[in-house]
Amino acid sequence: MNSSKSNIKKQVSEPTLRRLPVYLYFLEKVREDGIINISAPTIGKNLKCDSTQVVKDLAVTGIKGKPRVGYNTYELIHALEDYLGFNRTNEAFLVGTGNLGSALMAYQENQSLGIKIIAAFDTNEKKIGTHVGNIHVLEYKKLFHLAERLNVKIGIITTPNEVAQDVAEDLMNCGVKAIWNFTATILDLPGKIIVQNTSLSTSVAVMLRRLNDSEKITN
Amino acid sequence: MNSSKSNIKKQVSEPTLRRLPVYLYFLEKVREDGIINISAPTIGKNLKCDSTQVVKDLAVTGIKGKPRVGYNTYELIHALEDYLGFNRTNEAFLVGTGNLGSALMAYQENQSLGIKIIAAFDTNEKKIGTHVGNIHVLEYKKLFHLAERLNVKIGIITTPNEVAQDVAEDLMNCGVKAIWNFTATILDLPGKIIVQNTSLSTSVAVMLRRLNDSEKITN
DNA sequence: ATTAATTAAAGAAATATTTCCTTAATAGCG
DNA sequence: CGCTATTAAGGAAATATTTCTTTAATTAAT
Ligand SMILES: NC(=O)c1ccc[n+]([C@@H]2O[C@H](COP(=O)([O-])OP(=O)(O)OC[C@H]3O[C@@H](n4cnc5c(N)ncnc54)[C@H](O)[C@@H]3O)[C@@H](O)[C@H]2O)c1
Ligand SMILES: NC(=O)c1ccc[n+]([C@@H]2O[C@H](COP(=O)([O-])OP(=O)(O)OC[C@H]3O[C@@H](n4cnc5c(N)ncnc54)[C@H](O)[C@@H]3O)[C@@H](O)[C@H]2O)c1
Repeated sequence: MNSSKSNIKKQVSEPTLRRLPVYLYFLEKVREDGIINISAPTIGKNLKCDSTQVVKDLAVTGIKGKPRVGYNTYELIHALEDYLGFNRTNEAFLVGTGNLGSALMAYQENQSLGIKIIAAFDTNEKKIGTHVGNIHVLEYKKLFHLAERLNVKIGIITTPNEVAQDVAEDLMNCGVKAIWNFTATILDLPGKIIVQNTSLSTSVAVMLRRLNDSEKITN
Repeated sequence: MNSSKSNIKKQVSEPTLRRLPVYLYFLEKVREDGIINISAPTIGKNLKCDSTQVVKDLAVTGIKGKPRVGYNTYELIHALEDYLGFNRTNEAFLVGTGNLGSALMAYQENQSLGIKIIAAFDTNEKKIGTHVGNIHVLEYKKLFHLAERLNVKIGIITTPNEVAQDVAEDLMNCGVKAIWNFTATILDLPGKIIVQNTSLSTSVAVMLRRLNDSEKITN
């Protein structure tokens, strides 16, 4: 409507994007129970959200539901996985194999996170040469050699906060386009690099504040 | 304006709440550099956000900035910590001492997460009796005994998805008011219980989708 | 002291997101 | 076979959030 150039699809909003994996996980459970079709109101009741919200959110996948029947579970799961990129092999490098880094490495051995960590890097000699499952911990310097050959687009940073900016720049120079940043450091990178900050402090902040609010209401 | 009852302060919005720890971390770095006063535009420039946004967000703490000077760093940090509850000892139980649970336990040994895990619980006999730092892993059954004595308000769930609902209900029955849920399970609990879902899938979803979007623009 | 520049605060406007409402489709039922 | 209840879709309204504007305060410079 406003811009003349075509194929500029409006970017899907973050709140919607954040809800999509929740639908996906719910639908997977539902499919296991052998349910073929499910309606938006049913999804909404289970996930405690508005049914119109559900309809609008799911519409981004392009899947159409049938009135009086709902959505085809199988079809919807596939469309969501496809839309979110969970069914592709999104290869990633992980830097910093400490507590959190190891947990992430161990995790993806069992369950799919939507991302496949193909190598991990650390500067600590005690870590280098070890492995978690099939993922080997390599010398940090090797990042540059490997990046040339493998065309890895995603970097995960689980180093101490102090070195995060340097690591991020290195990753970027190795061709990484998206960085999943678990440190508290605010990364200063060109806008074209996608930075996903996952700071646990934000979750704690919201939770503690709500807890505090609720205690005030009670008295 | 609409409700007659007083002292019903409007709940601070989630986006704002999520930004507050980011300011806090930034200000701590700034304080280390010996900076006494800092203005909203300066904060905005560093954190790449609008300065009015900064002013509005920080206003929730009640701290006033001085024109031409900005905010007092020290005062602001304290106010933020106080508002978010980070300076109180928010004692918590952790249930499920696997990869992620252990990482969280190890983490808070070094850095403050705003929460103090005082005990961890597991059903796996191999885990029971072990400890991470000062935090002991106890038999899950002991949760009920301990909860009576200690007046713990926060529970952290890092168990497999399948048992999360049961664990959540147990925690609730032990007097826990807020649950930090790392599993993909959508917990079905009374509204008075505060549930903070921290699913890594949501972060991955947003990141992968944005990456996909950016690749489309490039071609 | 006076002026100019910077800044927070408060309110207005714009934008984004959610909720509501209407419409059309359709499966199940009588 | 037609009716009814349910439902998705699309648009409108309401709400929430962010950005823009104006104002007043205050400090630093002259
Ligand atoms: N562990 C958690 O539960 C947790 C929770 C929230 C946030 N975090 C954040 O995640 C980050 C990591 O936390 P952690 O507990 O895993 O820390 P950690 O100290 O256990 O691990 C950091 C790892 O990074 C490595 N490293 C240091 N400098 C490096 C460099 N220049 N290049 C490559 N590797 C390097 C270290 O050798 C170490 O193995 C921190 O920013 C922390 O704030 C962790
Ligand atoms: N590890 C990660 O990086 C990661 C990332 C994202 C999400 N998660 C989620 O976090 C949860 C835990 O993941 P994980 O990798 O740590 O799993 P894990 O299997 O390593 O750990 C689970 C722990 O829970 C214990 N447990 C099982 N049943 C229990 C019960 N009824 N009561 C108490 N304890 C019980 C197990 O003995 C085990 O120690 C999962 O829901 C997972 O989806 C983990």
